[in-house]
Amino acid sequence: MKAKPAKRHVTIREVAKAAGASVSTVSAALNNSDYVSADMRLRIEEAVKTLRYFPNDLARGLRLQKTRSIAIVVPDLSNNFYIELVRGVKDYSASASYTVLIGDSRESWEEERNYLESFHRRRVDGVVRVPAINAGGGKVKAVLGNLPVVYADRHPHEQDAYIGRVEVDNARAAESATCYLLSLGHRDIGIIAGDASSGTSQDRVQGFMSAMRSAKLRPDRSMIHTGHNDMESGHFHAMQLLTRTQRPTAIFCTNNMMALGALAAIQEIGLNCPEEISLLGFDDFYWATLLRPRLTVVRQPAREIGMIAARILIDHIEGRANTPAPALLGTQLIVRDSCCPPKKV
Amino acid sequence: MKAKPAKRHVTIREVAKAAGASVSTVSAALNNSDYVSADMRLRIEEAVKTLRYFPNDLARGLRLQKTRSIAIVVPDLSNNFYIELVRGVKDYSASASYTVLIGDSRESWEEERNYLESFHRRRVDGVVRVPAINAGGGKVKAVLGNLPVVYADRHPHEQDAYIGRVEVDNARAAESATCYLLSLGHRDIGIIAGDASSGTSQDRVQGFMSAMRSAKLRPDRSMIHTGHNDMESGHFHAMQLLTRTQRPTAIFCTNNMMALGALAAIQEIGLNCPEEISLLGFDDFYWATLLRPRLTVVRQPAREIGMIAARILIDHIEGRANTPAPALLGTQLIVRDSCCPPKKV
DNA sequence: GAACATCGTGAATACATTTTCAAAAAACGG
DNA sequence: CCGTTTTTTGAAAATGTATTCACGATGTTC
Repeated sequence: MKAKPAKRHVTIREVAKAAGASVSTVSAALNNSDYVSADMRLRIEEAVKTLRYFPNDLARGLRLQKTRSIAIVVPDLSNNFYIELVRGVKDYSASASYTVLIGDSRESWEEERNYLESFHRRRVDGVVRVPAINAGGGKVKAVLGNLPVVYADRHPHEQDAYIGRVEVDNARAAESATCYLLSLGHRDIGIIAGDASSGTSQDRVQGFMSAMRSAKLRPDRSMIHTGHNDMESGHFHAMQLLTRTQRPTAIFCTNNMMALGALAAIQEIGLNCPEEISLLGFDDFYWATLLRPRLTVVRQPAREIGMIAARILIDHIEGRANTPAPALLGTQLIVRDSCCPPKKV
Repeated sequence: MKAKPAKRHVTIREVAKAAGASVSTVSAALNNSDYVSADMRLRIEEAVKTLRYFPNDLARGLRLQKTRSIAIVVPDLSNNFYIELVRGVKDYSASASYTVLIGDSRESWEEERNYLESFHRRRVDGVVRVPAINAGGGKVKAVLGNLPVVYADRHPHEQDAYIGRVEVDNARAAESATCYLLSLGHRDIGIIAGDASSGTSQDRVQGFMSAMRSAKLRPDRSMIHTGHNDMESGHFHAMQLLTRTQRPTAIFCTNNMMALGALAAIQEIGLNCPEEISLLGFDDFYWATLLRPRLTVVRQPAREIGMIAARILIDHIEGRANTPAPALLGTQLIVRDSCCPPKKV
């Protein structure tokens, strides 16, 4: 009744036998390279190859209490910004011979929680986290214990501990983007920001306000919209703005998904962009130049954010001296065709 | 000189102590639920919660020789098609309480190999694979041993073993897409396909040819282009087609990245699409309607492909009877604005 | 009070690896 | 052949879990 023999994985023991060596020697050869002759090393490598031996990372991690792996959890893998960020994390980690596990929370704390718990049980050595919007503060410790976590792109909650964070100077970025619109002659500018509870969004709104105040403008409350980081929400709020009796001459969207939604709304209403309405987006993406008009955006160094986050995390894991406090990263205004001076009235 | 105590993870042993139970009882409570009273179970759950105990999956996997996890490796995470596929895999797996590890090979066998090896060492129970284009045949066994693998979207190589495959009826899809162009009156149709070595591409080209032949057309060799699945390549080959002395009146791109590249080329040359040149793409994506013209495409059920692949894999892992041989999945032609009848000459 | 079911215990084993250590073996120089 | 150095060996311990099993309890029922 026994099931088939089920050909199990080859172990270090079999390698030892095949190479005519002892287990400890094989282990030494594969890791530290303590005292093992060139000849012996060769025989072992050969045995490893012909037997197709791959160390069992479960056993290894168990013994070592280290897995040389980290996790990255982002809120939306279909958002190109996060793909770039993930790739940054991956590339840095690979260069430090760490492995990375990827989570995609789809902006849901429940999903994020599942991923975090799963990563924790797998005993990753740390995680870089872009928290889901609806993840309140103080929840993460219960699932992650005191695993080191570094935050990227979005702010950590006050109640949540972290060993590092890396983001862009959001206030400054939004401020200078707004200044650009002002310099074109816009005075009635609407802003569509992400979730109101997100510190990142708040910073961007605040940068916007600061630029407006510098220009002696006091934007109407109803020109400042906050929603969620997706197309639907961008579409909805753009509609609100576009159907005001006094329509703004420019709209600033503080993330790429909402910019796309806003563009959809503009197209739907049949307005000419940029002649009748300028649109300024956040985050660049590889097909931004395919849109008509080609989108003018604030570009964030997504890949670099990921790389730095990984570096901070891995430095911490390996007990290396804390790298110099990472200042806020800079952004870049990519001027294309979606903004122009407002029509004279 | 000792480093700090380094507060280790809490083990099942500590839970047992806290709950005043034996280790075996705790284990039973957490798993099989063999003989354990409601009262005891409650005490254990409480201890688990207050101690923040999470089973160590390394130890668990080691003991059980099963990890209840699978891997999915795709060639390009920035391609929305694969994100949807990954999400399909993830969602089905979650419903079967399997966990999934994600790999992004960026169309490089080297990268793919790294991911596969890493997943193998982690002892995933199986993998669904969308092989990188430059991954020749016969290479995968050396790194995966006889882990079960199911192929999705792309063909397996002849030399590579697999326990299942799921894809769309590519020939039929391309054929009916071509028929659509023919029905609009096009006769000079160019096709831009992915890598010539890819069975998927071959099938699509073959479907195209078959439709053309049915219409008694014998397309010129130079109207049939194969390149790589990216924008650059799409751009390049579209340029070739568009600058022919006899320009085609329609271009059919057999994947979404190349369609984008082709659109860029059209815009660059300044042709009116669709009036002067019709463009038909493959794979739908959420922002296809933002492009001008809105792209007409063949839509594949990406998410479903992923779900079915995961189902086949997990069924196999759990030794369940093979599900009925999965026929090729159907596609759907999404007609938007990028195709119209050719101008009379 | 005997028989029996229900619930829990400890201890042992196995999973695959790394690390340590004393001791053995081989290589080498004289 | 001796002394020394270099290399290798076995065995043991440890990592955290699941499973098994022979026994103890503690009730319940006849």
